[in-house]
Amino acid sequence: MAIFSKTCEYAIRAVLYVAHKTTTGNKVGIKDIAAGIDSPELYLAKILQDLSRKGLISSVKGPNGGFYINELSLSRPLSDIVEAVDGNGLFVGCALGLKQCSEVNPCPLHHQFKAIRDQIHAVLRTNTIGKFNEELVNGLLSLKK
Amino acid sequence: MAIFSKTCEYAIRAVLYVAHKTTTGNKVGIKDIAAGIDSPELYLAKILQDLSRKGLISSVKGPNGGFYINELSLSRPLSDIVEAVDGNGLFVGCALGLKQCSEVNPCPLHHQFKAIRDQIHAVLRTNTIGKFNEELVNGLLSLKK
DNA sequence: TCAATTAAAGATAAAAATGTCTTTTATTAT
DNA sequence: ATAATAAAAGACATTTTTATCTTTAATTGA
Ligand code: FES
Ligand code: FES
Repeated sequence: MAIFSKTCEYAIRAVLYVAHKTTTGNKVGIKDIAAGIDSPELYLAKILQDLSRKGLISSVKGPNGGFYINELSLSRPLSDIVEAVDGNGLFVGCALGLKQCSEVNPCPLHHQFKAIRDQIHAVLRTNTIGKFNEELVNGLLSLKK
Repeated sequence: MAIFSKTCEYAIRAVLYVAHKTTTGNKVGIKDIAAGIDSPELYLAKILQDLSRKGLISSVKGPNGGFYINELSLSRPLSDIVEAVDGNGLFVGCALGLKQCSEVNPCPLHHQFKAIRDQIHAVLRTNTIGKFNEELVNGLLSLKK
């Protein structure tokens, strides 16, 4: 098990790739994105269609079309992507799968995991989609392999 | 998405339940465990068979048989259960699904998530299976609902 | 207007995770 | 020995996740 679902991993990597490409050049096609983040093209298309419907990224059809991201979305936190794809279970759910995480009926890991959960949430809330563009341009960060 | 797979959630809850029952009374049957942690009985049976094969818990067949746990296993860390069921992906894998988490080819979340990952690992390594028995007896902690 | 391009949408498929059923084996008490 | 009990094992079923294929719709440029 990983922290995020495969779908969510692709989603985050793809959105960061689109952000990076948008700020340097222009729109970017699905084929380019899939190659850029090393993901199955047609599956990724589905994911991006979903994110597009939800307003996280934008797209236009036709020649010179493709995916891009607007200024406003660049400042949205990564948690928005995670919530859109995996829901908020990671942020509010019980570590051991109890129906309801609560102080009054805590599972054995409640106290220690609440802290970790909040930290995960904090990291994802405080990092914006646009935040990594510079380092992606510099090649200091990687989205594939 | 939750932190652990459903299978792993059941596994941890069940092992803690068996530990709790072993230290208070005696061996405990699969039916009792399933009811005690609110999980599908036959699925849980599979999981416990696996943990038994791997030596995390013990069992005996026949009348008055059931599952129990020995002193040694009581002192084992929860991370042993997680590794047995979900593997070590949570402890060593890349948050964004890159094939190899590394300092030289880090994903955008590498630095911040490495810290979190290590914390998760630390929590699971420092909490033993037997650690929660007292609070489980007191009813201060819950393994169901 | 037409052809080329590219994303959207819908249908299917494959794989993995989760859950159930049936038969077998070991153990115990009678 | 035999019957009852309870886990082990193996086969099967369902659901969810991941991935692919095909058709449609929108956009552009010639
Ligand atoms: S009750 Fe389990 S994490 Fe809160
Ligand atoms: S490279 Fe992604 S977490 Fe280390």
